[in-house]
Amino acid sequence: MTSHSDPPELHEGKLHTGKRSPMDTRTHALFAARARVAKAMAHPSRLFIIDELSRGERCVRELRQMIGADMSTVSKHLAVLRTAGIIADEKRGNQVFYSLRCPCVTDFFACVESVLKTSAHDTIDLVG
Amino acid sequence: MTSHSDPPELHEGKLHTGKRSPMDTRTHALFAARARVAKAMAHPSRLFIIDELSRGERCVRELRQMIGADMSTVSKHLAVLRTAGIIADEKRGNQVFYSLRCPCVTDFFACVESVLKTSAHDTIDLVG
DNA sequence: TGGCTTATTGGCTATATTGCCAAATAGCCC
DNA sequence: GGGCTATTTGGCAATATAGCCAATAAGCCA
Repeated sequence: MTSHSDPPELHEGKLHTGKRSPMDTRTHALFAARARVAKAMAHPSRLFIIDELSRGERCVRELRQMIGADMSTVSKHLAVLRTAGIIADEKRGNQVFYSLRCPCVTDFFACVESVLKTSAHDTIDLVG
Repeated sequence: MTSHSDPPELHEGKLHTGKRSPMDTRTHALFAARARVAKAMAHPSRLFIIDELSRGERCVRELRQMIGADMSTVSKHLAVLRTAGIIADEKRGNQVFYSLRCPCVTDFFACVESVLKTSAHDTIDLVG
């Protein structure tokens, strides 16, 4: 896997041919940091893991069985979440148990769900 | 830009050499749908746009000036958000105005922020 | 120790994303 | 129409992501 290089960022304003306030460096950094977290969550398996961990800690084997992918694949998804600071790992004996580091799921899914619902409702309004 | 093909998904369970309940198709679809929305948000410029639109509608030129990237780049970011059902566009005269389709920002940023804060606090606890 | 289970890492290929420039489209105003 | 501004789209190169297999590491137990 590639090293954890920075994600593409907002531009430092080098191009602002326009006249209005380009973002300052601080704002930049804030949104870059937020994007790192959001990006780490933005995958079906990783959202599933987050949701599952919201019900309690799980070991890799359990998650692997639920997701149905290769163990190494699941392990890498967990690494992405861990690196982003979203989950914590604890080795106990043979196994590694993962848990959520913050109770964000509710908030996060509330937002995503509201987008899905809005889209669905609009479609219904449209097609009857 | 590549066509809007489906994102990588959770596996249909083809590999479950393990013994425990793999995800059913419905669960699958739900997390895939959620991931499509999350993925659309997971970019610094797009998070910025969402945040900015939470304060009112904006046209592309305004966003472009704040972000500082090429107009075409901003336009494509807007297309990603629009396709995901997160924003709405309305053409008025010469310009296209974008607005949020759901008030999700609060929820979403609350979650992301809690991850960032938790990480920061842990680091402080660690290094003093 | 050997054999088993659990998990992570390296290496690789396939695919997706990003962001630029250039070209096309559309509305306004003269 | 012509010239202007605003926006989208096509094309392309650079980079990032995903997921598999194989190899490695580490704990348990006989």
